[in-house]
Amino acid sequence: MDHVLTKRQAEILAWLQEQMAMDGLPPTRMELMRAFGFRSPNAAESHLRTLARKGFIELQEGTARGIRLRERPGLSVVGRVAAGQPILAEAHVEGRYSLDAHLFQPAADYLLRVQGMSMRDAGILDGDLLAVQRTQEVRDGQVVVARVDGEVTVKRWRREGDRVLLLPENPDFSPIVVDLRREVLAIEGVVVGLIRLGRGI
Amino acid sequence: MDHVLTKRQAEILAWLQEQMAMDGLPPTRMELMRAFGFRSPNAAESHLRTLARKGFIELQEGTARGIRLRERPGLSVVGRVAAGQPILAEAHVEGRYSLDAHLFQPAADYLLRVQGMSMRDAGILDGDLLAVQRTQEVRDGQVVVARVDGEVTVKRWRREGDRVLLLPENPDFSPIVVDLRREVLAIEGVVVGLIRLGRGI
DNA sequence: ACTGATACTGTAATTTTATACAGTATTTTG
DNA sequence: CAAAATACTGTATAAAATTACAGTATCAGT
Repeated sequence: MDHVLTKRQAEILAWLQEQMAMDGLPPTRMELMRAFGFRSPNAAESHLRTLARKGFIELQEGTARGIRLRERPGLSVVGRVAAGQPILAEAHVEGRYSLDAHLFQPAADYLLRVQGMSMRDAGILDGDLLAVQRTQEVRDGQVVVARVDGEVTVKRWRREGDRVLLLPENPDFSPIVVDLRREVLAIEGVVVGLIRLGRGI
Repeated sequence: MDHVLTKRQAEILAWLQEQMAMDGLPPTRMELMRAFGFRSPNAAESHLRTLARKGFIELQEGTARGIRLRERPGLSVVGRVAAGQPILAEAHVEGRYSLDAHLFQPAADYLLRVQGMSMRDAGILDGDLLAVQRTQEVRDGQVVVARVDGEVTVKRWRREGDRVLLLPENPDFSPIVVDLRREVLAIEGVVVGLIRLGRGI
């Protein structure tokens, strides 16, 4: 019941987000009223109250333009993913970086913390953050986030008919060969960027 | 004369930036007044006018909290640096990414486009962007941006008395040995992060 | 020494903005 | 089907906020 927006409320919220990104300033009730063609500022007021009650925004009372978005813009960092569990489950989210998803091209949907050195020679090291776009469209040679036997892995993708080769970039590791006729392979996304943090690297 | 801030004006601007980042809302004249202990809102008003005149902020008249920061937040990307030239010279700036400098810890001052593969085994590849903090304080083992004979280079730092070793991380390259008694070595900063962009990596 | 810029105090008018109250019509939910 | 929630109109008012005007003191540069 709660935390679910009606179509209209979603429109208002989307406009708020766009407006605040563009203007750098939350709108007034009057501005919201004009944007949607209301004839009463109270229409705007009650929509804002509803969005606040449902937890999508925060209203600072007695404050001009006192509207704050609750959903902080940014990307979630996904850490160790338990076998079989969805990758974006709350339990896997380590934190959040205030980073514009559109820095990457195409835009990233989440950040995945790299575990292990299997992609070392591609310059992807243990602890790095990979920006991942959720998509099923992958091409040969791209680095993908895939799931084999419930386990999440980062490898370079190569398809050969009914076989998919998931290639590591480190001679100490062996390629994973998946026979699509017998095994299930889920693509969790394509890597669209990499971030490494830390003084001195 | 223009574009130069007095100490007080710089304080005000810094407070504005901090406040807007924290609150997500520009302050009113009253809030600015209280924060600095002024007894007149006009003190705030005239400071804002000055900052606007000097081009650091934009004031939307007739608008509550109508303050916008002019300095676009983000980091400059420095490309190929000509020998002997200052690293942040306009000519070297390839572009700009809307990326929060404080994503890195410590905060980055600029991004440097990596040229060559001399740091390959440290996971730093040709074309990568290095987030660099301008500082002279470097410790052994840190990856630094240094300048030897006017040429900018990225290497791992090791000091041995009057000698500095700039170590590549690729067996195909040789260390650079700088004798501080005879040669000049300038430190352009410490690497505090790395970004790689591109679908498929 | 003069001039202009800086850095404020103090007061007050005007506009902007939030927000309360009283309604109506429609849709959703128990 | 009744009750509650949604999605508004319309009016009004108090509070918040901008902004003008009139000053004073200090400091930097010519």
